[in-house]
Amino acid sequence: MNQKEEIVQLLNRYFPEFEEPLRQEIMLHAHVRKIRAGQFLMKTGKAIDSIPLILEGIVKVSREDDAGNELFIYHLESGDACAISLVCSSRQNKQSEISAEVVEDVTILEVNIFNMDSWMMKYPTWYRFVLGTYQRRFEELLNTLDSIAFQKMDERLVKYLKTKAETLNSLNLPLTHQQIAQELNSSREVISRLLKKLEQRGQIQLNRNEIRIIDLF
Amino acid sequence: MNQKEEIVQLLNRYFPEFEEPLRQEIMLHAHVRKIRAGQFLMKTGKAIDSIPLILEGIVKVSREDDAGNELFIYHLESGDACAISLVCSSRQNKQSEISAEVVEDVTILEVNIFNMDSWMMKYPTWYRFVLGTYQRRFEELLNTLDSIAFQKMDERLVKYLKTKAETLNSLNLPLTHQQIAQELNSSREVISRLLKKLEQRGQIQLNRNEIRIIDLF
DNA sequence: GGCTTTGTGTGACCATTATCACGAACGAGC
DNA sequence: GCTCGTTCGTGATAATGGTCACACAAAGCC
Repeated sequence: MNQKEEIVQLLNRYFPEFEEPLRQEIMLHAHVRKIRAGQFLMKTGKAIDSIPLILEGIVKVSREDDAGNELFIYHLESGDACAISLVCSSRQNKQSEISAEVVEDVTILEVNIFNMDSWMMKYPTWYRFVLGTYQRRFEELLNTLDSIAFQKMDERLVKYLKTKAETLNSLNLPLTHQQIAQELNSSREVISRLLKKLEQRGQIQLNRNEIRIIDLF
Repeated sequence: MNQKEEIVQLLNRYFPEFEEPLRQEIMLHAHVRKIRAGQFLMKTGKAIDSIPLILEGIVKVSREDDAGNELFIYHLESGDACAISLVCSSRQNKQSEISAEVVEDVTILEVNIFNMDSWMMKYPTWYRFVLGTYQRRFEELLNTLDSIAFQKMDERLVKYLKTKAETLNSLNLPLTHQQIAQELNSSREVISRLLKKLEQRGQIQLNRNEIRIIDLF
């Protein structure tokens, strides 16, 4: 079958550590879903009964508060799972929400929560994958915390640009100042001025809707 | 045996959800350790080969950067496990460290990492406990992130005082302004001024080395 | 081409927080 | 009692970042 074939190939490529019986189960029980850039992986307020594994594409995970403020946390890419969906599924969120926006068209595998639990007991590679996911996300979250707590906006901006460049795998970032300001929970003018400084130092080059990284490393 | 008896009692009280065979294993393989207030649970840079379960006492978990800045994240209490030690064990930390300082004398159970993994497969209550720990800590971390990202210092201070009051289970907080400033990564003067405002509004009462909460809720 | 929308540059000003300086109040120990 | 170290109060000043106002440029649309 066409779709099964595709899953096999993608599993091979992005989850090579999974043992054969686990792959069989995944093929049997997981659903493939494709989501276009701009859409959201998780609808806020909706109960979460499945965990998405990212096969292809990029997802931007942010925190949003009730006043419309946003804060970029990290990206999800091929081979990642959305750990946060597990966390959020447990309770109704009080004030803040997690948003998971697709920035490059994604193909995901949806694994039912019920399966997820039973596989933990049966498949060591799945066990290691899930715990590893928690650990990596925890670290990234701590990293984000560090940035906000200890760094000034100029440092945060540079770090942000580096992260974007790495994830998008390109030195040309298709971003507006407004977008950046939003993801760093700052204001457009502040970001514009800081970017200007970076340009004057020859570290980046500014064009409309684009930032070209020259020497940030 | 004396110590075994004590473990049984404490397990009953603080981990009532554990099934009997699991308790037996814990008694066989875990070590009890008592640590006095002021000491640190984790020595920075030391490899972590066991996970601490808190039986009694309170531990303060903070993030510290290389410049000596600190940021309070959350408390660990009876029935909690130190999820972060798992995270930190995996890699050598780059720039920031987690510190876990004992604020009220603790009794902990040290569970070897090897045991931890094998129990996950055998005991559903242990499995749920570990995953639940990750989830709760994740939520708390997100909560902390929110505070720094979206709140101003006065709001953060109020939230901090509430948290301390709840954890210490007392309306008398034995804190100096300097301590608070450090845990919120601010400066003593700022905290003093904000506290003064709260006092003028009748919400707290200030004494040397003590803050008495009157009406913060 | 002209009009509109969107993105960017920039000066002025304000709010919050950090830093410096210094003195007063308190408590422990003698 | 006195002394000394710690804690707290407070004014002055600076730095960072947020807000407002407005000009202008680039891209899209009719």
